[in-house]
Amino acid sequence: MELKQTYAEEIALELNGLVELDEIVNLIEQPKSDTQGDLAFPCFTLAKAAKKSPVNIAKEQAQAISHPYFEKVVAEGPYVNCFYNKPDVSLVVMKEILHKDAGYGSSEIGQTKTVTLDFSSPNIAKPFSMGHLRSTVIGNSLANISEKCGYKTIRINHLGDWGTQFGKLITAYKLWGNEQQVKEAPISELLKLYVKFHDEAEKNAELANEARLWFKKLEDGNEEAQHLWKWFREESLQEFAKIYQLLDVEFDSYNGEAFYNDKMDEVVELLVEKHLLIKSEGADVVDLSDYSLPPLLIRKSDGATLYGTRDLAAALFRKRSYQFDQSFYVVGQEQTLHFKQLFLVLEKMGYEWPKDMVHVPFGFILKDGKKMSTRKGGVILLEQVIKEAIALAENNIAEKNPALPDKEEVAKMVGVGAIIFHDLKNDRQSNIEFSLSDMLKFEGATGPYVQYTHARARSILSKSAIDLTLLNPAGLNDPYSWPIIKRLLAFPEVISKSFDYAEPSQIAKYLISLAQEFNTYYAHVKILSEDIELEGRLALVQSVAIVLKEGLRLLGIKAPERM
RNA sequence: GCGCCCGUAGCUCAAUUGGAUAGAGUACUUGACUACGAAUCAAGCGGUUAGAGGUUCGAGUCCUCUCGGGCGCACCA
Repeated sequence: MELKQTYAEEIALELNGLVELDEIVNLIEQPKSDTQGDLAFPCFTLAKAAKKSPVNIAKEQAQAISHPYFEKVVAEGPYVNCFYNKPDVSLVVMKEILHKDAGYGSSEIGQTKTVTLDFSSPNIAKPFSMGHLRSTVIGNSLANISEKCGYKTIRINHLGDWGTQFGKLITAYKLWGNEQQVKEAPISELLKLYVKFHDEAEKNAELANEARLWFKKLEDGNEEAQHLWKWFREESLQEFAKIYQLLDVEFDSYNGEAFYNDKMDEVVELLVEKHLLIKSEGADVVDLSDYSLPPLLIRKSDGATLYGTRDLAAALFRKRSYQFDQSFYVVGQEQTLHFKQLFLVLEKMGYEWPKDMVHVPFGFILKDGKKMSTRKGGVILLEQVIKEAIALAENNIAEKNPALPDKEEVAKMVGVGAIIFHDLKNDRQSNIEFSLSDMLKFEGATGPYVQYTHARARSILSKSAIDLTLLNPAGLNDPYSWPIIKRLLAFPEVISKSFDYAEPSQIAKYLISLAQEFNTYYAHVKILSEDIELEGRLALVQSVAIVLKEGLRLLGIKAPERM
């Protein structure tokens, strides 16, 4: 329903070309309070052009506008406030949702277009950290949102399976490692070796050299190095698969950094061809001083490549393979400089498409106000946290709904839902202080709160004797249903906004507000009473259930029927 | 030293991207399960938006400075 558009058209008619229609649409806002109506048009900006006071303009406008969907239009100071016709509007919205079902809010903005999303991208031989959780859930949600907007989406897990860290790891393994122990608990054992390497390297500078040497050997195809690398990689991937299964995340491509090993010569050649590669302090770099940025390193003094080189190769490969219209990198904000450099180098290479590449940064997970560091071992294992959340959900079910079938399956949905929602509800960019108790909270503005609201709605619908597929609702006009109708009306706009700003949190916040309005309604209105508005109320409950479930799905969270 | 981000209720965060009286959750106090699920609802308490200037009809939001915190800045990713 394009009520905002309709309102803007009515205003434009009255203004007689004084302001463009698009501009009017942009100016229209939602009043802070429901008592002020459903749409508001501020007249400040018109005052100069019309040579009248905003208050007078508002008065004239309010008198002139009338439309079947608008109950009344009144001037309040410099604002022209519009009140919808509640029965008509509520009926149209509910019918649209019941008809479209999960398709409500979908759009064709991205039709025939493709986006790639680079996200999750954990490092081999390191534990799946809380930071990677952020990238994973944000990226996955953005992918869902993109699809909802009609885009063809490619989910890429750019595994950190190459780089100097393997030199360190091989060195550490050869010095202190034990095959049996690594096989028993690969990630934690490899992490121990990694941490020990950094401890020892502080005392012994020779270790760093040794690590560099081993990485060079690995790049040159040394058999022992290759063998160890493959083994570490294999073990790690198996561990990651468990996490992805718990989070219910899948990828179209697991092409990590190592995948680009045989594609890097081309990058170097292209850079040489375009006279962009210069020697500096023994290394090959692309100078970016004309942008007052440090240079991007392409090859170390020993000839080994760096991640920037691999990122260039990956960008070229993705453009060729997928012909993307937009390419997102969901990577922590500490790499902002790197992506600036990367995109600029691609521009310098003469391509037009770097303008379609977007770094989607996110804030850190802090421990005691500081960033967590793998090297120092101060890392919290995601798998542990997820398992605790599921166990807690199991306890809740045992206490509150012991007769529930599929307890384990539901506990998984709720526990994982709590963790994902906790991560997505705040602005992407803000830092989060790690708090286990916050993540495991199931009350208030949480994932389980939204899931619970959905389950309540489903529960009511299952108790109704009326065939929901044959609902013939009448419009609603009571004060408790109206705020819900308004939230339902806003869903499509919230989705496109969350895509435009690459902000899943927009949807999370929306779901909380919708659930709150519905719970208030639930507490004050007897839904299943036999009267003339019963079918209207059922349609409302059904609409809420549909939108809550679909909204949660966009965040990557399941909505159980019962919990 | 240079660059980027942040500072809002005791705590965690919002605020329609410059709009009307700065709102939620949590904690605390109190009330509601013989109405459809109390993982819920209702009420109360809680603010000089770090500070000082400036821009304009209008600033939590934009600009400058100060204070406080975080993150980057050449052979890690």
